[in-house]
Amino acid sequence: MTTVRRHATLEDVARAAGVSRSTASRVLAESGFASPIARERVRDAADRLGYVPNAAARALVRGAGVRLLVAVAGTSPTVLDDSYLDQVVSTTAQVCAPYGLGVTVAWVPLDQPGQLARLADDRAVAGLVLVNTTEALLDVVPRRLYGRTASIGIGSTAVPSVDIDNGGGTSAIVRHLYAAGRRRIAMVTGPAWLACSRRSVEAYRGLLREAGLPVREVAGDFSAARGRSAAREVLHRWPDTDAIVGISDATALGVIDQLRADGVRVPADVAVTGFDDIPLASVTALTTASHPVRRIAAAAATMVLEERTAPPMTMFPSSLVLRESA
Amino acid sequence: MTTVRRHATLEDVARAAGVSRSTASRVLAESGFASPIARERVRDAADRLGYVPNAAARALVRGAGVRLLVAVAGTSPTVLDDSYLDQVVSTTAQVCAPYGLGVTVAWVPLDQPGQLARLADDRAVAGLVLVNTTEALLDVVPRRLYGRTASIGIGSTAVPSVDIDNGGGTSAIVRHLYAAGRRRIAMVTGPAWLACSRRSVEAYRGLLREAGLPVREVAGDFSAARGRSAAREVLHRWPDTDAIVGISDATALGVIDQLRADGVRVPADVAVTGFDDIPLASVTALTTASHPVRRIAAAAATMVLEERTAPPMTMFPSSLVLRESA
DNA sequence: GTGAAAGCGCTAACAA
DNA sequence: TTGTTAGCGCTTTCAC
Repeated sequence: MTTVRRHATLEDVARAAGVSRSTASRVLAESGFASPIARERVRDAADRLGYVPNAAARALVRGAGVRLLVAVAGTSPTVLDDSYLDQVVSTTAQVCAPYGLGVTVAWVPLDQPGQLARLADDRAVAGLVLVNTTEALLDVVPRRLYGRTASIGIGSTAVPSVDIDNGGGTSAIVRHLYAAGRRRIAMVTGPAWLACSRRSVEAYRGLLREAGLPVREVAGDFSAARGRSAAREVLHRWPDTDAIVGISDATALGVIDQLRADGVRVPADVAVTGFDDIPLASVTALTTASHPVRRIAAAAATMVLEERTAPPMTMFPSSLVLRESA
Repeated sequence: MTTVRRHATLEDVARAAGVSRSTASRVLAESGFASPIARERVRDAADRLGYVPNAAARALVRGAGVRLLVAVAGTSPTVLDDSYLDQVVSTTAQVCAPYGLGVTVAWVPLDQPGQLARLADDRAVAGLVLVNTTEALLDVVPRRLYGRTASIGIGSTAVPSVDIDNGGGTSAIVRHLYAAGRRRIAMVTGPAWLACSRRSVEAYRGLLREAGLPVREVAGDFSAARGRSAAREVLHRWPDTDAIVGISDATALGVIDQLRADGVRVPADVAVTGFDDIPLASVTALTTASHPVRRIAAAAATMVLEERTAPPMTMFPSSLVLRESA
């Protein structure tokens, strides 16, 4: 008898429960008053009818937005094709699901932080997660999104941040290298505009200077390809190098590969370390520092969803993961 | 003089352009008629006011939905923590961005495909991308979403699919092994409920039978950890094995690692191959077959977004990537 | 505690 | 070609 069952609306639920739409709304949105009896009848009817609130209608009336924007600063759109970012986006999507919110990603050119304003100036954007955050990017977060923005990386008074203790992780690595007798320790760095990279580099420098050892830096970009060429560069410039600190696991893996291809033994001749502890680090026995990307991303997403004032900065520790490469 | 600039609405644009809301709507939504003059004035006004259409309102009136759902079948929610899926979600989010659509991910228990109905029975869901698709899952796709659903894996008459030619890729691998003189070729398989895994296994079996060689299968699960234990199992059951075909790169890497740890030379004693060609496969010199996950995911997402009738099946080729492990 | 009524911003008949 | 008029489904004052 029932024709193609139309999707149940709040009106349907209200009618079935014998109350007004407003009452039904109050019960279902858990706001405002409603008698226990009304409550029960509405809940019942909703269940029976398989009622699912219409997110668009709700967002419209609340002016709330329907998706989170993950904005990623970088020199080119290729920053979006990166496994680190994949994890951030995917985790964010998982965290958002129960809230009925979707996720979008967008690249913000490093030299045009203003682009963020355009992207975020869309009422559909319910919140913002900043990745590879720079000062300039923080300055451009729209007022409307204050309290609904979190940064993975540096933050500001208006934008709470979640980050990892790169400095601590790198220090632990360098100390381990030193304790193992290495004295000619080089580093393949990351882009200087990234605070997380800078922190690692500074930790490396600080410790080496303190120990009276020479600083040997080669600029990198997190990639394995650059790790390869950087390995050659290091040994060319400083042939007596006995350890190479990679800014990331990918870099370190590239370094190791090139080294071995060139007949250099790892770790016998040169110890190599990474950073991140990606799944394959364990397979390849890479000594590294942990980097709980999923937990970090989940924390950032949760911050913008919960909206309760978050601590200005949440730092996840990074710990040494000892394996065979160093 | 101007107070806190309220977000410009269609009404504002219309007023500024001196036309009615409907005309403005027609111009901006690119539907229906409008004189060139009207067009220009509306566009102008919209630009000037920095007008951004309200996605929620639009979705509400069109009954269109505001996000894509990526539904992943699997035995446990841990399927969501997987780099393959990360790529799918992230790519989908990138493809959706220009359409103003967000993305959500959800796990559908393998034994309760009906859960999909509950998830998709939300008007906010504009489209569906199925991952690890099974027959049961296809049966449960709501009618409303026909034409707005795509599957990565198997499809049906109602649901177009995008997939990779696992059979072809695996065949190329096995042929290569054979050509290299290997005659005792074992395989570490994937879960049998996954069509893509079955296709690989069948290709392997078919070729071996054809060549009169013994089939040696050990059940795996795509993971490196299982690759490790499987390597031992293989050599324990069939000590003369001279090649191991992994269902995935992760599996193969696990196999290699265990083999080497046990003093078995790769590829001298045992050749090992993977499947996927993940970034680290090149670093570790793994012989494998290509698997353009991003392109596959982008194709699937585009299918649901464009809505024009897609071909029932799009098969991406997989080609042999020769490196040192086999 | 509850319901009537007024929109949120937009699109889509329908008239003009 | 354009404007008028209804809503889309929901939340939220504001009387009762």
